[in-house]
Amino acid sequence: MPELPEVETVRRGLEPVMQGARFAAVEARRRDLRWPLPSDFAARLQGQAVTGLVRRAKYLLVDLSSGEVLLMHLGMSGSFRVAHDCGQRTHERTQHLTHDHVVFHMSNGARIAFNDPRRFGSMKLIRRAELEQEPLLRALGPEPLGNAFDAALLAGACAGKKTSLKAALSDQRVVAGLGNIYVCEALYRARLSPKRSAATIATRGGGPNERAQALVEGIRAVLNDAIAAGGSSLRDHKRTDGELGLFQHHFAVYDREGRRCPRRGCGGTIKRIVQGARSTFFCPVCQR
DNA sequence: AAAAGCCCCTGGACGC
DNA sequence: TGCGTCCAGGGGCTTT
Repeated sequence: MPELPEVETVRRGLEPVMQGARFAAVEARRRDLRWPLPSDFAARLQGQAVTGLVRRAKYLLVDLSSGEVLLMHLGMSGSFRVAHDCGQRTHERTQHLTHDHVVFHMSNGARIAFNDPRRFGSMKLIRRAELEQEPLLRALGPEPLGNAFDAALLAGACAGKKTSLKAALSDQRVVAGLGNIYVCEALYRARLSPKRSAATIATRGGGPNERAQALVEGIRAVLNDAIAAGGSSLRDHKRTDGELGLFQHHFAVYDREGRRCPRRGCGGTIKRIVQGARSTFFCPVCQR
């Protein structure tokens, strides 16, 4: 499921119920997520206050009063659902869903359940002082919505690459947070073919060209639009309140094989190809 | 070092 | 209705 807009939507849903609250109790109903949870996982969270909740790429980082950071990734099918432990209709609101693997009971009465059928998601506790050295975060490229991300940076990261532009944008070391959907949609907005060599958005010296600029604008625009819509809901993604994101209704190319290209005057037909064992959707007429 | 495969896991859609 | 097959929004690890 979740790419940057969905993870950001989850972060915004969790923030009001986590920020400033303490972990009153933690249930690790299954410890075999992507990696096993440590045996003292619940004990290290219990009693800690949340002092911050930020997103980095597709990771969520929960700052704890203990000086540790709870690092979480939703994998392909992870989601959070917020309910309340107290109040009437408690039974109905807090019913257990299949694949609720971890449940946080917060001091403010919020019950936060992490649900993940495929268990590609992960949770990890690390010392805040060691965040810089964390292997999962260390190699991540720039935040696409951050100030540092621009055409020069993207062109520099693509210069000399032997891979396709699709593969380069999917590489979290080049730019952090895009996945299969938003790579396809960003390339569409920039009118660039996913098959194009990544190196062609840089000049010989590694500097940016007009394609890099268009791509940066396409990436930022599609991510901002998707966040504003609450992300995309295909199979799994739901917001923390259980509502669906709406951006899937605005896909130009993703999962639209055979449909007419929505660009005015284009008239092309959306095509599906396979790159790196994953589907790519694009318009072969206006994306070059 | 970079790039390409392999694999983790469950469930939904589809064809027969 | 029941099966088998394929596919899915990610990314770490291993192999080339």
